[in-house]
Amino acid sequence: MRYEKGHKNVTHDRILEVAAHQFRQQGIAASGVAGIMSDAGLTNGAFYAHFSSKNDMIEKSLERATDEQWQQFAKAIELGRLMEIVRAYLSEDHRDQADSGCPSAALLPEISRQELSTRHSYTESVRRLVDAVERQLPNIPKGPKGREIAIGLFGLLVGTLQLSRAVDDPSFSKVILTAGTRVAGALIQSSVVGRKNRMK
Amino acid sequence: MRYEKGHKNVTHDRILEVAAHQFRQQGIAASGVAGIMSDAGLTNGAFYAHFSSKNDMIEKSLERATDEQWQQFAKAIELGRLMEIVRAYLSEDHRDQADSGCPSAALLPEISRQELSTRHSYTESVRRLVDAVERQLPNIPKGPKGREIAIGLFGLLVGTLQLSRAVDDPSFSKVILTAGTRVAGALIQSSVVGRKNRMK
DNA sequence: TGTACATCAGTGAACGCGCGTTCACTGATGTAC
DNA sequence: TGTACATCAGTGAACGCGCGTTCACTGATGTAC
Repeated sequence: MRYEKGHKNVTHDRILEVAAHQFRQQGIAASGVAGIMSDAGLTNGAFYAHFSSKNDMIEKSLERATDEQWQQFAKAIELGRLMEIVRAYLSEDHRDQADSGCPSAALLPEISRQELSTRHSYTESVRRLVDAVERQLPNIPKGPKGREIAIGLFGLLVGTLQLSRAVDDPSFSKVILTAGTRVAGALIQSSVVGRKNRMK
Repeated sequence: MRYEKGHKNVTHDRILEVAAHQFRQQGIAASGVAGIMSDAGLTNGAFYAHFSSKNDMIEKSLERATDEQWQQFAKAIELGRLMEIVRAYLSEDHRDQADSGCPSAALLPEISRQELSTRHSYTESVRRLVDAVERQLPNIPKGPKGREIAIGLFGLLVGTLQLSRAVDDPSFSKVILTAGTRVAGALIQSSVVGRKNRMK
């Protein structure tokens, strides 16, 4: 063969990665097949040797980007260091680097408009994350359960990051990041305090 | 003149309203000028008698939709009935009717990719809402300030509603809405309790 | 009162362009004999 | 060892189509004289 063994897989992965970056930067609908292929150093014709359609690639690219994002969190979650994640997530760096950041923050409304199979794999991915966080957040008596706090935390992080990216005033944007961090902190704290109390 | 006085303004408003619906349903990038005009009962050519460009219309349409959304909240906010807003916002109805719902939930990531003037008018609109909510949420000692809770509440509602729309499992979607509502409730409660304590 | 002209919201065809997708082809390598 | 053929990742032109935008035109009404 012309190319070394595994070459096609390498190319395949490169296309997926370029796509994931373009999607988060410009949106899914605004990203074209030809532009992605050209950024991957290929011509448009080669696309259909790798994917059956644009939708096929959207699904695979989103799946990979989401799992990569969760894996970045995995260690800190296991150690129960949720505030480390919150601080990194609501940082100015993450706000300013949407193309390599959280796919949910950059694309959630567009994900709701994708085909069912894409939404399905995204759903399972979210479930895994929520389950992992939940294990670190036991119930508080009379307050929301750990699972509810895990979901709320997810929504809070995604929503405030999106908002910090949308506003055009840098100082207001910082205020939003700080507010999100402080509220997330209070949320986590309440659950941890709840656990300590129950352990007495 | 052929048309009664004020006719053009009526048409102008109808185009803006159709656009706002299409944007929230399909996304801004995926909505075309011709499709919007046809839904408004007009042909594409008439568009440029009303707007200087697609971007011009995006800005005006988003501005109007956002203000309309806030006005829906205005009364409940003034009365301090924030939980009413939370429950309506995180309802199955709102989740299933994105095209007439909150523009932020349907479009936030796409708003960050718009021109500066569009982002600017959105920013001012958010500021007005946060200010109004803040007045209902005084500081809690040692907790996040009222303004921080107002911002966090906004992020929490937007993020959890988006998430409930993206997942493909109806029962998980419901769990997400309930979780968002409960966490929002705890957040508001903490602030109100804080106020009561300080009043003693 | 009747006629000629001005106004202007809206029509619909056309512009160049990029979209997603298809397909005949290239050319370097591996395999068969 | 040399030659004919198979393989297959990638090329690049072409397909029909819809995009945002432009523009000559329509036709019902208002105004001037």
